[in-house]
Amino acid sequence: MSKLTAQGSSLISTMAINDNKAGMEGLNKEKINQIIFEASKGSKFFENEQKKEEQLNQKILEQQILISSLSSAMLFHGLKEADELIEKLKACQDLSHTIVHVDMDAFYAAVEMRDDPRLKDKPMAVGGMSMLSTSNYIARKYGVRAAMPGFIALKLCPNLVLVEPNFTKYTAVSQEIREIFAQYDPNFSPMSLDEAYLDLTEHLIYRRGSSNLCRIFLLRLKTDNSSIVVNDLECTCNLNAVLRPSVINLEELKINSVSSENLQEYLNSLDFSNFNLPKDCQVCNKKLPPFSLKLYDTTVEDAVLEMRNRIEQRTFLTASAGIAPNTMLAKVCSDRNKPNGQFQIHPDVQEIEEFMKNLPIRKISGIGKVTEKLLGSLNISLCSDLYKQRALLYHAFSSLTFQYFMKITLGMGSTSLEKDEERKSLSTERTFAEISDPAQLYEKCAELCQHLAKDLNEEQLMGKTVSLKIKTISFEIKTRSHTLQCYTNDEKIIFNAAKQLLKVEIDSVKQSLLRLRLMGVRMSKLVPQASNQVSIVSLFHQSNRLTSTASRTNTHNFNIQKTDFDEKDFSTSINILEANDPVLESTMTTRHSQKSLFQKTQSPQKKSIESGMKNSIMKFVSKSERCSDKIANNCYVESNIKVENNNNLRNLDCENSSSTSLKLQSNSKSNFSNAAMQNVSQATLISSVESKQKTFISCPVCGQQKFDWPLDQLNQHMDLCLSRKTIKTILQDDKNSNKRGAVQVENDDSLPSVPKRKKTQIAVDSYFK
DNA sequence: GCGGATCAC
DNA sequence: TATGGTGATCCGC
Ligand SMILES: Nc1ccn([C@H]2C[C@H](O)[C@@H](COP(=O)(O)OP(=O)(O)OP(=O)(O)O)O2)c(=O)n1
Ligand SMILES: [Mg+2]
Repeated sequence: MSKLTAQGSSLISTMAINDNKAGMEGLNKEKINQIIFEASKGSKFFENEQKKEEQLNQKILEQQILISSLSSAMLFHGLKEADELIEKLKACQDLSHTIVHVDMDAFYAAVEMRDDPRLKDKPMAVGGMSMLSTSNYIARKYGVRAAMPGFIALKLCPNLVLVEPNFTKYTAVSQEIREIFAQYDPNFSPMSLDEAYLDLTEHLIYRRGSSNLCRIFLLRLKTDNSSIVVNDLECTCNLNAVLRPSVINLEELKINSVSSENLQEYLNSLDFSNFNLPKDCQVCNKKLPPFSLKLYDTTVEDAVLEMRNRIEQRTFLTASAGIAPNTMLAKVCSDRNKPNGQFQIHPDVQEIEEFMKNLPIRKISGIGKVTEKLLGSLNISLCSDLYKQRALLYHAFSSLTFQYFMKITLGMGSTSLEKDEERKSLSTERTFAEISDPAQLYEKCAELCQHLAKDLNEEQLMGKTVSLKIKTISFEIKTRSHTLQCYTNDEKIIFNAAKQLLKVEIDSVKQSLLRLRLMGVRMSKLVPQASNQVSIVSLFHQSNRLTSTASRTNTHNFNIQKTDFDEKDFSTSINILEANDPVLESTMTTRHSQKSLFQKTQSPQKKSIESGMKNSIMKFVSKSERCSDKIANNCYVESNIKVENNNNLRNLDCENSSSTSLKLQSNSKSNFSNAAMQNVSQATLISSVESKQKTFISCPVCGQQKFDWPLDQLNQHMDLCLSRKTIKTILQDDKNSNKRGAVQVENDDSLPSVPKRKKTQIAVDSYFK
């Protein structure tokens, strides 16, 4: 009899070890896959993966049928279309930008190793028995990587040390590296805590005219060429902040008398013990460590090396970087010499072509396992194959995806970084031990809604569409959504909607139980809470009672008795809503939210994310292996940004580059009923400039409903808001309720329009460029 | 507009 | 024993 093996037909391609990551070259894939297979087979998870695999194979089959049905005339047409597109693309290829992608090495793992040096020479991973966030490079040799369950990782590598994640630390490091990024490109685009795109084009222009002094930075002396070794007695602050100013302002440092060619040699010959420098750090009072000075050239390579070294000096962590004329290439390059390396593709068509020729498509951001397999069935595995098969691709994929593929094969990508975009959704989800009892399911749902409502308030957002996500114990995922008539941030209204979506699912499995392992709630169609504007309604409220609310619930269905979905009640009533006092939490907010890099040059899919898992339930393994942080937090968090700025290349107030760029409404033909109203509304308009692409006008009366142009609906809505009945209802409602804040009008016959159109807006910034 | 799928990190 | 969380986009209805 034959034993099932990973090589047999039962191997799940999408489950096999993924060696696409840095540090995973040339490992024993066969053995690893066999272990993964043995550990997984028979599980619910595995069975679901098998199901997905079959689905994918079916899709491939259909694709093959479609392809084989193509006549030669159609193929010729595809070829012609492809070639025309390629000509057009080539014509607008832009090699004038210098884009850099910076990515920290084994980020979470590196932070944990930094803070517990005993981990440095051991295979380790961050996460728990259920799931790993990432692993260090030693562990990667065993096939241990991100998104792998810890218990399987331990089978691959029995000596693996698991460390639970510390998100506060990762966020703090992220802030530090972003401060450095900002000095090279104030408009840098963070993709996650540990990586960002930068456009160095402008910096390089500046850099070429800068003095040598601006390009000298401190390096701690390393005993070997691995990581910086810290001594308990020595200062661990950022030397380029606490000491560099003193050094480069030294009288004795007469670098102007030295030629650029000999300057580095001269710097090496200096003995700083002879100079008048502080012996102790002025921030932490510890002894300052020995250092050397390094001069960086005006080239990109040196600019990026300088940036990476400054990151390492500041965080004791290494970064890798890619330099190229566009984001797509820069991303690939940053992986090329990982860890602690960099790689450049020069702005040269031939060099790009040469690079793309043998590049596996899987290396391109946006092409994942599934697309790889799909393309594989068309004999495409390298980027150059995309060109060879362009006629097929034209027919087999959508126009957008086809264009994406053609850009890839030409080595084209985004040449500009998008500004901060407003978020489009906010969600929370949790995996748990099986729940099938409806009452418990509703309770879980309520918890999630409470969590979501809190997050919405912290972000000062309201939303209109509530989505419920469920994953059964067999890993089948479903989402169900409902769009409300009003924007809301009210936990109860959210729960009401989610509850009913859940009920439908519970009821749909007749005669049996809905058995879940995960539930999630998402809010989308978001608009900002217009909290900072004085609404006429709030004046009524204030005159009616003393308490005024800032971040309380903003939805208020005060007048329309809608028989709407969100108002229906449930027999399955649960008492979870009584203990819902909003708890104030001090939250660490990242000032840069991720940005999407979407351009016509970018993947038709995926954009950006902050790392999840923050709330993931992870258990300690080897607690005893861990030791307390040796390095005082203060030293790491210490930014000293002013000091660093004064002597640096750029001025940067860009720290808080959530850049409050004012937008002007280019065509504001308003239709307000009187001049006074117009004034109110203009104020409202100014307060709603946070949206780059969309401008909403809040109702100047209730301050809650948002309107897009044209303003007919606003006018109509305001009539209702100002009606005596409405005002009466507000006052009445205030008597009845002691915890409502602003008011939301619901107009049932003319629904407040969901903003659809994008208005052309002009950023004031752009006038000052 | 909705739901499933894919992708990134 | 055990296979995450958050956000975004695209495709086909
Ligand atoms: N599926 C994933 C992938 C990543 N991360 C987290 C942990 C990583 O440390 C961090 C950065 O992701 P990277 O893809 O950049 O991976 P690393 O930085 O860990 O390794 P490297 O960049 O050296 O390949 O995001 C995660 O939680 N889940
Ligand atoms: Mg990384």
